[in-house]
Amino acid sequence: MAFYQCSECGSRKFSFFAESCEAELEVIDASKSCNNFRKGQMFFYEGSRPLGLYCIKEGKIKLFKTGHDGKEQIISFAQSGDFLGYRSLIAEELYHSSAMALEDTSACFIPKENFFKLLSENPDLSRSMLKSLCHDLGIANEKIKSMAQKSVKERLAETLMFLQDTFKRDAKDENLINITLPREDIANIVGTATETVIRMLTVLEEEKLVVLEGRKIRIQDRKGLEKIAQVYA
Amino acid sequence: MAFYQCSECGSRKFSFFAESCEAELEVIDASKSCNNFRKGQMFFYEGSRPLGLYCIKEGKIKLFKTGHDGKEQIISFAQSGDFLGYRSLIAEELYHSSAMALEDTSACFIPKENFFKLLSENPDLSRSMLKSLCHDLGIANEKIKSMAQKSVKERLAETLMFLQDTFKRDAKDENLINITLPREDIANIVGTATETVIRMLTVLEEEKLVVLEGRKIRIQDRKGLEKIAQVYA
DNA sequence: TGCGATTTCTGACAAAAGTCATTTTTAACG
DNA sequence: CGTTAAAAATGACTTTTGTCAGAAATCGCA
Repeated sequence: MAFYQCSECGSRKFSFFAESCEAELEVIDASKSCNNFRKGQMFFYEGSRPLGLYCIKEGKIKLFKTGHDGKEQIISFAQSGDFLGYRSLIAEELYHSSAMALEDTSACFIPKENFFKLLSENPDLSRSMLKSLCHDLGIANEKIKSMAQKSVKERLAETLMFLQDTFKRDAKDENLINITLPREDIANIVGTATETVIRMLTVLEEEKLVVLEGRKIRIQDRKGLEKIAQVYA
Repeated sequence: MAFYQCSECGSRKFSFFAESCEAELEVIDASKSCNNFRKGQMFFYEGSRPLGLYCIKEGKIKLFKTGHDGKEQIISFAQSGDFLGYRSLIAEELYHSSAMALEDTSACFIPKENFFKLLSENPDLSRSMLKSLCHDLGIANEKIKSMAQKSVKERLAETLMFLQDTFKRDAKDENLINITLPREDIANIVGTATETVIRMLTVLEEEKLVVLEGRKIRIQDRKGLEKIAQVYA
């Protein structure tokens, strides 16, 4: 297995280690291991015990919960520069969700003892994680409101914009959503049935807001989607 | 306005200041102000700028977001010992929700500069807030799954247990939910219409799981509620 | 304690979304 | 580049939940 130094990592600038000094990067290098995950491979499962966290170098991951009937609810995504699995680790809980690679991914694993040491010795890291968590909690609360108050069509419009924004980083065509998800996964973000997503996508296409290009989705009228997502006639 | 010292405050043991030393409590005392809020009074509104945070001495508060049609979504509650309004403060964002006193409340206000100073000088405070936020984010994600996958009846059962647990602290009768909310507020937690909550409460009463005593709700069969909340037949 | 306003409750109906079955299309892979 | 399994699309129907209107009960307060 190859080893990638933090100081050389192109994804570091997107991570919590963006501002870390050389000395700290060396400490991280000394404790971490680098791993590759194939598309479909699991990072961890709901209910298991966190032993550390992953920092994503390259690739895309979905985080999801499994309902009593086996239906997934996708909670978030991780990509280059993101930390993965730190929420449960810091909360000192078992994993509340599972993580699966959506494409071939390389990631570095930092054992929990080393991570907690970093955290206690680096107030800036602690502060930036605190800030990020507060932001994420705000996002989660907003999603709760959406789930409670918005129609499937509104939530789908929201989700398409979310996907466009989240994965625009290295998109060749910024209007083409830069991740390919099966309709079922989209349904598991929106919180609805797969057939309903398919029907609503057809409606959005008829309304000239998106173009369906096989499994890829092109955002044709972002303003129109925003209008739908906020206020429903 | 009266002034309450942290060292004398009976709610401190429930707060992030539970482990603070005398010296730190004096620093807090020196910067804070104590305020009383009448039932129905607002702490802050969605969209306004946080200037500090409140630490609740006594009382109950609801935190909610307002949808485009004016419908509220209740996000959480705060009671004695809880911090209020720190999520947006730390995220350096405008408030994402509004806070209203559900009963007469007394609370201490800590200006943001003083709070951030405390945070930077006290790694234990920082660490315990980090942990608490990670826990809360887990709860929020679980709620997203519930909203997406569970029926109103299941979510109502969850909500009743949540209310029982959350406000059991000084309950005289542990099976009587120790907060009185109008049906509309319950609907705004569950994420449904008021009439639907009313109907479902009737169903739960017919099934001998709860007893409706005017506006108060008695949990008669907690195990039965748990069964409904998790797996739906 | 009684009045008025608010809240709760009930019924009838409408709308949204889910389910199941089937056909069509796509893309993964040899 | 063709085969085949998987995914997407469509249709018919059911279920759940929301909406609106009106009646009954309750609560706050004078």
